[in-house]
Amino acid sequence: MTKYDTTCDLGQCSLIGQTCAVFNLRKASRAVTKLYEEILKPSGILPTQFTLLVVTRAFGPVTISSMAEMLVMDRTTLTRNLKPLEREGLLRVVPGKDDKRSREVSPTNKGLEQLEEALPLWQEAQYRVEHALGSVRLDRLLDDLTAVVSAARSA
Amino acid sequence: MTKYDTTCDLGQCSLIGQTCAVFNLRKASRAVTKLYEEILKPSGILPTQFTLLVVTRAFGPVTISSMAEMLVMDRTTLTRNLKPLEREGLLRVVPGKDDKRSREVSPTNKGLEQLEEALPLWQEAQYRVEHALGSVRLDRLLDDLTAVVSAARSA
DNA sequence: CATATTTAAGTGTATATACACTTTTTGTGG
DNA sequence: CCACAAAAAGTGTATATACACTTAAATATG
Repeated sequence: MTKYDTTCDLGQCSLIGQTCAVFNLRKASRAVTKLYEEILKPSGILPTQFTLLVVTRAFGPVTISSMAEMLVMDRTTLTRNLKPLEREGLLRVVPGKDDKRSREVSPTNKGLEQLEEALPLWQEAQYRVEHALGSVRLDRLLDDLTAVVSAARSA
Repeated sequence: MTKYDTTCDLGQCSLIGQTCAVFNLRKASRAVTKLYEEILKPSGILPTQFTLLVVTRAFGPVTISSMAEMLVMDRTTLTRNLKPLEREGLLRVVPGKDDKRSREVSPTNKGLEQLEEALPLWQEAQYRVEHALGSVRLDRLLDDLTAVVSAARSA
């Protein structure tokens, strides 16, 4: 007898779709990402890129590591995700003044302009989700998502 | 005056982290995926691969398109995601009998063995999230995730 | 002060994701 | 039957994700 109930067998596979946390989170992530992508399309930036612009606008200049921590994103993932935005001249990444190991990320003027252009589109996407889901339920979901991040990180 | 309130300006960027649906979903997806990956590691399969094995075990043989619809995953994404499992001999993909355009996916014996090995690990991951989040809140989250998928698809 | 350790970041590799486009097969009207 | 539309799937390309490993700089330690 192990620590956990392992009586689950292959016959219960059809139930996993309703109960599996990681599957349902990833599925919802795909569905909602698709909606935001469609709506943000005229701005030319993808949902993740929008997020990076927002963070640098709010907290920049920020180091790669501190930014990764805020986003709950692996540092090396963030390094890669910054690349398209650097290439398009929307973000600037420069060596840190005090600590020469670090690199600091800031939005460029072009990045801020494009962010300003994207903001009403993001707002519309938010409204659509809020309208379709209900604002009470959306607030509850956002709250539970924050909680599950803490849960997963402490578990 | 547009249809939506576009008074949101760059100064509100610091609030977006708490309210943005797509950011919070993707963030939670990253955090929970990481946990499941760690726990599933001894089984040698990743969370997405576990999901694909479960679906084929429960509903196989299934065509690529029908499977993609169940998973709310782009068909071409699924095609690519099947590759590692085919390569490892855990899934079999064969041309459909009636319709020669289609291809049907089934688990192999090796796939079923590996799934059986992964199931108690998946169960443990579920327990850990349930314990850290609370079973009431987890059930509510799963329910809201299902709802937000419908919301995003209909919005 | 010299060395060892720790820390910030980048690279190689692999999976995950999806759009635009193409190929093959099925069905459908005439 | 034939041409055309619809459907199933694959490919090219690009972003997103993260682990293992490496490099370079800062800090601690003797």
